[in-house]
Amino acid sequence: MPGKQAAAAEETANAGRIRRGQLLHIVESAERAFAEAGFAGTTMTRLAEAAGLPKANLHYYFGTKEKLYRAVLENILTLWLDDMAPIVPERAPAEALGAYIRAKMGHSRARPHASKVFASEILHGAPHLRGFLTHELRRRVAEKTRVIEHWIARGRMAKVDPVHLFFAIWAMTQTYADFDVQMRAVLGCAALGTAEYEAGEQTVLRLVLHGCGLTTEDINEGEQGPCRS
Amino acid sequence: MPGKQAAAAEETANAGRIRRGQLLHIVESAERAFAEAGFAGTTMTRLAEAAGLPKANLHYYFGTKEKLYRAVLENILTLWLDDMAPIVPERAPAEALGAYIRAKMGHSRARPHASKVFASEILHGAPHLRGFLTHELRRRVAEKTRVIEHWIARGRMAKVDPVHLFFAIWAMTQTYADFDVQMRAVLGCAALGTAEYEAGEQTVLRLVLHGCGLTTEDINEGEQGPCRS
DNA sequence: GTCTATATCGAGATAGAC
DNA sequence: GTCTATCTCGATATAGAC
Repeated sequence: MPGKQAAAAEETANAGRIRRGQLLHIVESAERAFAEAGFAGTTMTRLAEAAGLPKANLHYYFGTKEKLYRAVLENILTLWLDDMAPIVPERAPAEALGAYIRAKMGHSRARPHASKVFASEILHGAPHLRGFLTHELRRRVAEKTRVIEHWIARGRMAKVDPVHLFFAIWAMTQTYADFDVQMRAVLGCAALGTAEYEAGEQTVLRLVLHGCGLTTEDINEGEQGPCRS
Repeated sequence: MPGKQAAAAEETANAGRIRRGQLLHIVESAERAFAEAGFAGTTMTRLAEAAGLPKANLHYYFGTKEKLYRAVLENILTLWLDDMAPIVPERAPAEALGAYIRAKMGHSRARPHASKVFASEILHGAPHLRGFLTHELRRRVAEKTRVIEHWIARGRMAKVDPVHLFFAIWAMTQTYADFDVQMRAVLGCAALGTAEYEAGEQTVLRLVLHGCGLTTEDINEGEQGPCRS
């Protein structure tokens, strides 16, 4: 009975699609909830409210609160590594670092909750991220460090410790997501808008590029896209 | 009976002294415990263990877990504001900013737990610090912003947004306490030692000073202490 | 002032009807 | 697959002996 089989297959596919949709919906709403209160401070009741579902459904899909939290973290990690893609030896240092900083600032603005969940995890000893930090991240940093050293050796930028340069860039860009409450209090504004992000991006670009012996004009050197200084 | 009165007074003084000692001891051990797991993630049992006392004693002294946490926070806040003291119009910009950065880096190294408790509080919306952020901190930043603007107006440093400059300095220096786990994983070392802090301080100094149109040599301009570049 | 024993509540997790 | 009702445990907080 091919008709019945097809219907069954379609049903299975639909079920799978619905299931994946539910999983993604739960993970996304959980990201926001965990960002507000951290792992320990977020209750299953709160997570269920955030997803608009009964608690039992979350347990049905993820088993435990910890497994749901890990799913949220994994959903975030690729962002961090992918942002480093522009840093390749062929590109000009100012252009590559500028693109990296803009990508990081963009993520702070677009995915502030993701940044906060990550920050909270690291802050409290990263018990769920040991492997990621000591393997994937470490490898990626080592790889990009070689690119920076290559630029320095060729005299294309000043001699700066590449690893600490990354620490500085991470800190300055992620702080726009993680510490937004502090910024809003100091600036006296209800929310960080385009103006604040623009000013922040300019400041970070300035410190990093000048610190590396480059100028903000170097940014568009060899770039074909529209000028955006 | 002056003798008895004196003894009673001494006893009271001793009791007061012991009490203050106990309070301080509990607050200091609680700082470490809260830094490890955040407010929600730290149990009274854990706090009691950290202080080496029964749970009931903590409740006797502080009433509730939240009041103990607030005591820890208040113990920390003055640090943040006091570090800004070097920023006065009379000093040379490079020297003042350099002193500020070294003070902040010094605190990250000497009081990493304090930094983490503060970071965790801000990260989760600063429910216990609203007043501090919107009053004390905001006022202090406004005051120091005027100093920076004064330097810029006199052509003593480049035109940089003062508030975002502070955000950048806070982020870059505090990350050495808050994200030490990530740094240790990337660097492959068991603990951040003098070498790492030196390299970090040099990097932060470099980015900030060059970003402000100053050079690292400007730092000792007009300074009478020993050269420490 | 100090500590043991305990009350009370809310958390994560699950059983079982639908 | 979904949800209500419930179990169990560990949390904060306190009562009351010493």
